[in-house]
Amino acid sequence: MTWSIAEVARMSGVTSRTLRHYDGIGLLPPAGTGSNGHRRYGEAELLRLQQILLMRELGLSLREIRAVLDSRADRAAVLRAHHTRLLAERDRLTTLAGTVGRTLAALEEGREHPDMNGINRPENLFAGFTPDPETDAEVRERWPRAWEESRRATEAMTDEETERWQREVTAGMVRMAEFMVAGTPVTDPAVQAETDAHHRGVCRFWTPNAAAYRGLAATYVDDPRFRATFDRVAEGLAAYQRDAMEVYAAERLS
Amino acid sequence: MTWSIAEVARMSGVTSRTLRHYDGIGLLPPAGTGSNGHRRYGEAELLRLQQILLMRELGLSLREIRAVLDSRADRAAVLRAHHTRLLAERDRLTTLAGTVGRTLAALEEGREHPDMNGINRPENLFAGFTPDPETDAEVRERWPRAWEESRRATEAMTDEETERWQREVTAGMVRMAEFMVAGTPVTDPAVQAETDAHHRGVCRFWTPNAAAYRGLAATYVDDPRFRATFDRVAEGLAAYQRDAMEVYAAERLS
DNA sequence: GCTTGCGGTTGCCGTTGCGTCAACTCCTAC
DNA sequence: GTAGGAGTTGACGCAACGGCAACCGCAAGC
Repeated sequence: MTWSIAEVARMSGVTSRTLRHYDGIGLLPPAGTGSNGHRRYGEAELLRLQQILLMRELGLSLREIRAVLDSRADRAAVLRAHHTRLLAERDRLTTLAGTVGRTLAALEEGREHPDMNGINRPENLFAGFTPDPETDAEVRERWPRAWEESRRATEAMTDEETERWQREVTAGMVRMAEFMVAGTPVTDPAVQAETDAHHRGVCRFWTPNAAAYRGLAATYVDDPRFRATFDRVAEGLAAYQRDAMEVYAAERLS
Repeated sequence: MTWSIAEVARMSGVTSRTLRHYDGIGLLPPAGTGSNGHRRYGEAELLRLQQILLMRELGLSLREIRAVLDSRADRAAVLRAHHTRLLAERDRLTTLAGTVGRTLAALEEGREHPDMNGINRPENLFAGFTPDPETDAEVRERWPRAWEESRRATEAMTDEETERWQREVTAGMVRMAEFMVAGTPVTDPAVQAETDAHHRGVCRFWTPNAAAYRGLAATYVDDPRFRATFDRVAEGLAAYQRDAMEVYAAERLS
C-alpha cells in the first residue's frame, strides 16, 4: 500500500509543499517515484513523518530531527539541550517584557523621551579610557600579584580585543542595571548567572578567591572612582553589584 | 562635523555592514555621500541611530522602528502590542518547556517510545466522522433551535472547510490535554484562553448562554459517546474540559 | 480532436537581519 | 609603480516553508 503526496498531506495535516520540502532537504524521501515522477510514500515513511511532526511540535529544528532519526544523535541529549534553550529563551523574554513594560509605563506617564528607566546606555563606558596613574600605582602597591597578572593579560590583547572586552563589560553592567530597576533580588538565579559572567570576566585577568572577590565588591562601593563608573550607568548600581557579588562569593567561591 | 561609516560603527558598536543595511532599507540614510561615494553621517544620524539601537534592544523589528521614527506609528501603541507579543511568546515557551521536560522524563525513565505523556495525537479525530443518526435525532429532539442553527452552518461549509475545522477542534483538544497533564488548574488564564477559543468555536454553530454552555460541559462527561471521544485523546480530558468550561461560564458568560 | 480540469512536477522569490565573501575603486604613502 | 587601507555595490546564505509560474500526463466531456 502506497500513497500519493496529496493523500499523505491529508492524512498528516501538513501541506504537500512541506512534504516536498522535507524531500528536498533529505529529511523524508518518498519510498519511490512513479513513472510519471510522482512521489509514492509507504508505511515506513508515514511512521517517520509521524516522528518528525512529534519532534517538530516540541520545537526541534529539522536539522536536529534528522540527526535524531538517522541515529546520529541521542534523543535524550538533544531534548535536554533543547529544554535548556527553551528555559533560557523564556527567561530572556521575561526580562525583556519587564523592560518593555517599564518603558511603556514611563512613556504613558508623560515622559516623551524615557531615559530607559534611569539606565544610561553608554556604547562603551571605557571608550578611550586609560587607567589613571594614581589608581594604577595604588593597585600595584596593594595587590602586586594581581597587578602583575592583570598587566600581562592586558598586554596580550590587541586593541580590537580590548575594545570588544570593554564593550562586553559595559553591556554586562547595563544588564545588571536592568535587573536592579526591575527589582530583581540579587539572589535570583538570573542575577547570579550574570554575576558568574562577571566573575569569569575578572578571571581573565586575575583569579580571586571568595575573600578577594568580596574585597573587589567592597571596592566598587567604597572607592569613589569605581562607584562613579557604576553610577554613570544607573544610580545605586555599585551597591547592587556588590550585593550580588557577595551572594556569589558565599555560594560559589571558597 | 561628520563621520565616516567606520567611525560611526566604532562609536555605536554596530558593524559597518549593519549601517549599510540600514541605509539599504531606508532606515538610516547617511547625511550625504562624498565625491568618492563614501557615506558621511552627521549628528542627526547619530541621534537617530541611538534611537534605533534602543528600540532594537527592546526587540522591535526594524520595520516597526522605522514606522515609529517616521512618526507613522504611535510609540506607546507599538510598545503595548510588542509587550503583549512578548508575554504570549513567553507563555508559549513555558508550556513548551513543560512538555519537553515531561517527554524527557518519560524517555529517561526507560520508555523508549514515549506516547507524549498519555496524550494521543490523532491527526484528525473526526476523519470520516459522520454523526450517527441516533445522536443526531436525539439532539434534534432536545434542542431543536440549536440543531437547526447548527445544521445550516454545517451545510454552508465546504468539505475543505469542514476538514480544517475538525482539525482545529482536534488540535484544541490536544492543547487542552497538554494543560491537563501539566497539572495546570482550569482557572489558569491560559486554560481559560483556550476555553474561550472553544467557546468561539461553538458559537460558529450555536450561541449558548451560561446555562447552555454548562449543559454542554456536563454532556461531555455524562454522554458516553462524547466522553469516549475526549478520552481517546487523553484519559480524564472530558472532566478537565468540563471543569474549564464551568469556570468560563461562571466568569465570562451570563 | 480539442479543451478543460485535476494532480502532480521543478524552480524561484520572499520572509528577517544581517555575516561573509567577491570584485572594484579611490586615495595615500613608500 | 605599487602596496595597503578604507570604502563601494552586488550577491549568496541562514530556517522553514508559502506562494506563484510554467509545465506535464491523464482522464472526461464536447
